[in-house]
Amino acid sequence: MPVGLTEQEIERVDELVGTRRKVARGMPLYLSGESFQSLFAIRTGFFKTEVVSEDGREQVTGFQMAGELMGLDGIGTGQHNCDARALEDSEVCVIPFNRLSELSREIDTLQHHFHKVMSREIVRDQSVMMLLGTMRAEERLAAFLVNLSQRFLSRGYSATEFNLRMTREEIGSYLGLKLETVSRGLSRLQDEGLLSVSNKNIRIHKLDDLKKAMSPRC
Amino acid sequence: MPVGLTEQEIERVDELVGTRRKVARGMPLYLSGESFQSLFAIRTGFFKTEVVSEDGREQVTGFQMAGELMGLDGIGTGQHNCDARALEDSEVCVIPFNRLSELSREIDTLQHHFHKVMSREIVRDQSVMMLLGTMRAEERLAAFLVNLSQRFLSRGYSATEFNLRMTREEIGSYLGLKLETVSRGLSRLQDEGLLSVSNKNIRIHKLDDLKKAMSPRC
DNA sequence: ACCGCGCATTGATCAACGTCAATAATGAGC
DNA sequence: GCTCATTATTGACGTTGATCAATGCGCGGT
Repeated sequence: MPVGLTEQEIERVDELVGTRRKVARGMPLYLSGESFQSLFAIRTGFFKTEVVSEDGREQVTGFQMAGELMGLDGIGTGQHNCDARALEDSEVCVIPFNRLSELSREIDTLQHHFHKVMSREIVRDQSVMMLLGTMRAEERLAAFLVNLSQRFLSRGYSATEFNLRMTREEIGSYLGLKLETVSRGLSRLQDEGLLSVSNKNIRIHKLDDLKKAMSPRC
Repeated sequence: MPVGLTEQEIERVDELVGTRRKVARGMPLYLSGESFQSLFAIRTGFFKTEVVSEDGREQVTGFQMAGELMGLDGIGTGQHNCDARALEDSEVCVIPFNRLSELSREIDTLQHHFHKVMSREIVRDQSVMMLLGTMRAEERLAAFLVNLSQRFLSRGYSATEFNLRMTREEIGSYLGLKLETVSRGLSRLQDEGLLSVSNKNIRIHKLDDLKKAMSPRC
C-alpha cells in the first residue's frame, strides 16, 4: 500500500476498503460480462484470470497472488472482461471503484500509486506477449517458474521450493502450450538437473541455470 | 476526447496539451529506458511499439494510429519500457503527465476517461495474448486484418481497402510468426478469394468470410 | 529517372509442438 | 480407508510453421 501518507490519509484509505470476501477454491470472484463495481485486492490465496473468446477458446491471462489487484480490465467497459477464479480458498478486500476514484482525486499519492499499478499491469501483459511471441516451450516454462519463484520470494516464501496451485493444463493455457508439452518440459528440466518435480511440488536446484534456460539454446 | 465538459473545463484540457511534435518515418518517439515525462496522443500518422528483451529478442506489441494514446507503459517505472517508432511521417500531441494528473484530480470526467483508456489497453493486450496463445497462423492474420479494418472504418476510412504501413516482418513479430509465414498466409487468403494483396495494399473482398477465418478450421 | 537495397514471394526440408492413446498416480469425497 | 474422477506422465506419430535458399519486385533516395 502507498507510503508517504499522513495518519489522517491512512485512515481514509483504510475506510476505502469496503468489505472482505471469501472465495472458495474453484469459485469465481467475478465472471466476464458481470457489471464492474469494485476492484479486489488479494489478502490470501491464489487466483487465475481467464478470457473466453466468442468461438469458445480459453486463455489464462494470469495467476494472481496475495497483494495483487484484480479487476482493472472492467473499468473500460463497465463490465468485467475476464473470469477470475480462486485456485485455493482465498480472501479478498473489496474496493468500490467510485470511492477509489473520489479519494484518489484528493490524495495525490493514492492517485499516483493507482496509475502505477495499472501501468505495471500493461507492462506485465507486454512481457507475456513477448513470451508467447518469441520463446520456445522450455524457455516459456523456465520463465514461468522463475517469475513464480521471484514472486514467492518477495512475499517471504522460499524462492526455490513451492507448490504450484494450478494444473498443467492451466499452465499450458497461460503459456500457449498443450498440457503434454508442459509435462514433458518439466520432466526435461528435471532430467537436466535444474529442478525436481513431484506433481505440484517444485524444488529449484539451480535457479541461475533456470534463468539461463529462459534464453535461446546454449 | 472526453465529452460532458463545461466550456471552461474544455479550455483547461486544451491547455493541457503542451506542444506538438513531428516524428519522421523510422524515427523514435521514445526509446526504452528513457525517462518518462509525457503521454503522446497521435494526431496523424502511424506507429509501432516494440519491446526488446535482455537476450535481444524483439516483439512488436502494437500498432497505433490517429487518436490513440502512447506511453502508458512508462508510468509504473518512470521510464519507458518499449520503443515507439513512426512507421510514416507523423505528428503527436505531447501531454505532460504531471499536468494530466493534476487536472484529472479536478475534473472527474477527465479522470474517469483516463482510467478507461488505461483499462482498455489492458483488455487489448489480453486479446493479443489470446491471439498468440490459441490461434493458428492464418487465424492470427485474419484477426489482424479485421482489427485494422475496423480501426480504419471508425476513423472514416475504408474498411475494405487500405495500405499496410508495416513490413511483413513487423506483422510477423506482432503475430508471433516469421515473415515467410505471414507472406504465405496472405497469399493463401488471396487464393481463397477473401482479399487481394499487392505489396502493402490490401483489398478485402469478403469481410464476413475473413471474420470467419479467425475461427478454427471450418 | 535511375539505381540499389530492402522487402516480398515461393519452394524444399526439418524440427518443434500438437494430437491421439494408454497408463499411472493423486487426492477429494464418501 | 477406499474409490473414482481428475490430473499427470510417457510414447508414437502427424502437422504446422520455422529454417534455409533463391529469385523477383518496388520504392526511397539522389
